[in-house]
Amino acid sequence: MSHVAVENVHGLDQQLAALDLSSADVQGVTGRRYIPPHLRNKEAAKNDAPGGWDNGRSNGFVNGYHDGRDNRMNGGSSFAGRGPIRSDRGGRGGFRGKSTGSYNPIQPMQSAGFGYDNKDAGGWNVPKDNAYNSFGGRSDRGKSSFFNDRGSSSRGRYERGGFGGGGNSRWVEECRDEDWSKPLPPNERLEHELFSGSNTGINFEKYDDIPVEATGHNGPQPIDSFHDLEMGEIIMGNINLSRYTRPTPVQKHAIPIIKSKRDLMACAQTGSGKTAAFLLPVLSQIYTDGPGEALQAAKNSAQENGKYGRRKQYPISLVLAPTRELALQIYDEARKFSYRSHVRPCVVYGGADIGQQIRDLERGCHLLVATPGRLVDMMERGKIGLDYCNYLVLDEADRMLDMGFEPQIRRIVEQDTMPPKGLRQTMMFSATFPKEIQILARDFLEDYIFLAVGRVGSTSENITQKVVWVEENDKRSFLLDLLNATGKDSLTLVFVETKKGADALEDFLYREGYACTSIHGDRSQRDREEALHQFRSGRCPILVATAVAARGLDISNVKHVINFDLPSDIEEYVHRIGRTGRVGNLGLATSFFNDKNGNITKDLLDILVEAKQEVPSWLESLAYEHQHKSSSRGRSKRFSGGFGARDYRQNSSSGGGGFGGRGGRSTGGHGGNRGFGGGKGGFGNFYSSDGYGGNYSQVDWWGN
DNA sequence: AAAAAAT
Repeated sequence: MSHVAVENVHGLDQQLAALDLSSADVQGVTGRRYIPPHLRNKEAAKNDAPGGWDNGRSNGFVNGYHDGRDNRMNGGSSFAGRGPIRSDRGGRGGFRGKSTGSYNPIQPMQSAGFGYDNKDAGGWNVPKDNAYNSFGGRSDRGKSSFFNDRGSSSRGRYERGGFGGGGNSRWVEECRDEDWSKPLPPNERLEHELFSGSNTGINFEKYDDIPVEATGHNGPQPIDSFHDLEMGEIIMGNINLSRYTRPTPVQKHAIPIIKSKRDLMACAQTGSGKTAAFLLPVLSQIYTDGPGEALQAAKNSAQENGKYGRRKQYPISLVLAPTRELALQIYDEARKFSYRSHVRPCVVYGGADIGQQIRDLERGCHLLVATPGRLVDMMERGKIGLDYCNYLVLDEADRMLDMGFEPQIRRIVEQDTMPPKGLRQTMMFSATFPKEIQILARDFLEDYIFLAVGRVGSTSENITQKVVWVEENDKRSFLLDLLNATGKDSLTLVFVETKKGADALEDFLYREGYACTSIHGDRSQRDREEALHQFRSGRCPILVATAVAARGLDISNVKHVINFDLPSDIEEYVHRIGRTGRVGNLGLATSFFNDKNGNITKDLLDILVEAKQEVPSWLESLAYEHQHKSSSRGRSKRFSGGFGARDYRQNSSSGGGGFGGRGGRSTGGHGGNRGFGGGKGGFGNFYSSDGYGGNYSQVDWWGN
């Protein structure tokens, strides 16, 4: 089976060939299941003994919408037909509220009026006109001007109201007696805004080859279809509207784990469908359980402070993310999956008007997406109470530590009113699993299940990786050649190492007549969002970016990632090229390499080999030389430390045993290892603080 | 010698 290359990739190939670079046929990994190194030694054992985690699902739910829905009425989170999945872990059964008084959903009275009883034809899928007719007068209310003008202006997102209609001030009262598992009436305008915008037609089939490994006891079976377990009609409806056909590998594993109320540590990157992997089950659970005590708390707060018009909000779920853009992105997903529900998602992050964010919070907040600094601020202002936060998600946890957020995170999780671990449910996601993350997992998670998802980015055959030797002085003209070879309307992301460099390059490209924009940390939040929007929409198909855009951002249709400056850290490289070739699309990543990049030679070579990419011979020999200069060079930090093995496997002290194989940098041994909390940037530094020393005095990197 | 993030 040959991969149909995107046209501009061909064009680029020709260009590269003209530049005397060898051609870029995707090396055939077709048919063969890719196994990353850390899983390889496990593979033999696993292959023919699919007893535990990998066995196939029995059928029965292929068209299971009806079955699933009917089952829901029996209450609870049923893993229909799968037998018991709950472990006998003491103290964690049932609802995770702070007290025993779990929410009792009142039998829905309105369902007939909403017309859901005969939505066999797909109540969420019927043409919009029909949907509206059947809802009669209610739709008028839904259509009123609540959800206007979001998306075009960056202010818009604060303008939306609650779903309950009427007025925001009455939001809490209105839903007092409602069954949160029942969908609210549709709203055509909002539906269009949420679901028609970005291209969510995703080809998940491409991802079946990504290996996933789960460890931890009594984990539930993975699912094979969204219908395999009951998530309720609101979630199913929104899955349909999002045009999600099948779960991605992370979702297959994470959804049942979260649904069964287990804590989770997942090594996976955005782009693997991670966001939905936690949003779907968490929201589903909230819809099933209802607001619980959070509702009453919010009402009390409103009454106590009513005369000041201030209320403290008690989100049921909190999602922490490292960057503002990522927080926004998660928030946007949350809006989709909370469409037609009682749950009102909010987002808070720095750089934006805090007053506006406070006003938005005061309209009700059940799911909060936040960057750590701003959230602490909100807590100190008494706007947010975490007393009833039953679901905590740390997204891109390694990145958050990298950025020095650990004090804020611990402040939020441990030194405030958040329910302790075991009472709340905690999910951590991280691309890597170094020691620092393991410690955080130990402190925040209770009896967790560990999920290792093979890297989507670099190892994907969807991405063709090119490394070309370009001297500093030639970079600009070479870049122009590449851009000219690229189709005019395909998106190109150009990474540089410094903010100054980003400005300069954008300037240069602009003067050369290219429609481009840039994003970096010195630009205002407004400008950053504007740039991202211009890029996404294709108005500026070239985006010059620093590390701020490397991770997490899900920009669909990026055809080409260019590392104008290579990063000094292979993790960063992996994240960067992961911006292309996302979920089912083909992508191309071109990196400019010269003698300033010696520090990344070996790791880059490994990545190329791993991904079965063409390796330039000069790179090979450079890496060879390099290896002999500093022999005991370890592999990257990702998954080092034995992959959490110490948490599950008889405490074997073999450290890197299991699939840790070559890892182990983070376990120290080098004097320069600043370790946990010692250096200014957490573990971001120790990776580069090893013994290169004088060999690279000229080198442009920051390890020493 | 960077970038990111609360003000």
